[in-house]
Amino acid sequence: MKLAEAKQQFISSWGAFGTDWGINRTMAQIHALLMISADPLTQDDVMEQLGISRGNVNMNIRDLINWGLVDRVILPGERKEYFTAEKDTWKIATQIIKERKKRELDPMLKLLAQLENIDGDKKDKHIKQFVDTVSGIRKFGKQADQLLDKMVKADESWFLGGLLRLFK
Amino acid sequence: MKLAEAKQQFISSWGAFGTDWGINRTMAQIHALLMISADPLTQDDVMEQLGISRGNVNMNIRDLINWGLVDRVILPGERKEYFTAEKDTWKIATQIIKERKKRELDPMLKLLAQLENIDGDKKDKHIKQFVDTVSGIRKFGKQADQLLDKMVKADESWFLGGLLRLFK
DNA sequence: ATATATTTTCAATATATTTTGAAAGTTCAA
DNA sequence: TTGAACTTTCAAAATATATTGAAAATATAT
Repeated sequence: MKLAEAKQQFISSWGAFGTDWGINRTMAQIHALLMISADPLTQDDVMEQLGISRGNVNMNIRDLINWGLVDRVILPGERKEYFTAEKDTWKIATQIIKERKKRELDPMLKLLAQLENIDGDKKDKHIKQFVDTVSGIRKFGKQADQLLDKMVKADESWFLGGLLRLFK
Repeated sequence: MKLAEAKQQFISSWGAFGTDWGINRTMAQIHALLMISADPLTQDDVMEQLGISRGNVNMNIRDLINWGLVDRVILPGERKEYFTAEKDTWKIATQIIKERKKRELDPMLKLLAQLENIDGDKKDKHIKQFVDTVSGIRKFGKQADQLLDKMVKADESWFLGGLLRLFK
């Protein structure tokens, strides 16, 4: 397969994949493009290669920077800003985990803790079902939270080593 | 906090949470409602409690059934169908993992494997960056895939005891 | 300072997704 | 069978989300 064709396929699939996981298609595509590009790109490069507008590129790159997945690069003697993506998969994964945990999981766990304090008879069937469901989700969430925390702090070789033992 | 209020909060938050993860708000809300309901509900119950149309309820419940998260229940001597959700958090989580893996991760890994076969000089900077990125993602994905497989086949105590210890 | 290159903003527009509701389809008891 | 109860479908409408592009803001060279 030719490089150009493979690039197109990767970008397009990464965009679709992102959509399944609540990430907007264009942002995922820009991320894909930057990951597979050997050198940093300008906004114009991205506009041209993905066929999207300047405003769109600008907004989504800004978002990617907020996610910690893309960095601004200033080349000496150049007026334009360049952008580059982290290329190490482990770092990308842990960065995404870190951010999603902070933005989504942590607030959800906080809310669930509050919802367990219900007025009334804990033996009442309806109260019991509610409290049991919420506390079940919260307990699972807390375990996941701890596991993800450890993952984020670990390095890849340690993660792979652990998995090797697991599958011996 | 009153039960009714807590239910509302839970349903609303679960809907928002779902949205972050590529699940439509209504489907997540119906799932939430069924999880916290002690008894099976009819389509009309769901319509009334969430204030949504019959068609919407019907479609989303059908989807939840396809995800393996909700079951049809026929009560003897009743014309109407009732619906109930799995209440065990571990089972819910592994079911979701199983489905998403099958629908999303597995096809992505298959594609990535193909994209590694690029014509041309593997020492060329651009080809190298592409192949390295794709293979890095694929390797990580394969590890995740194996770990998730193991999780799906295991029971909850394995997760609580064995896996977490691994990451100490 | 001024002109020019570059980035950012955001209201308008376009696109995609979700929801509705009524009609068609199905089931089942009599 | 018939018809009442119930479920499913799907085109149209509503809503939500993403995109554009030109103007405003900002940065830099001369």
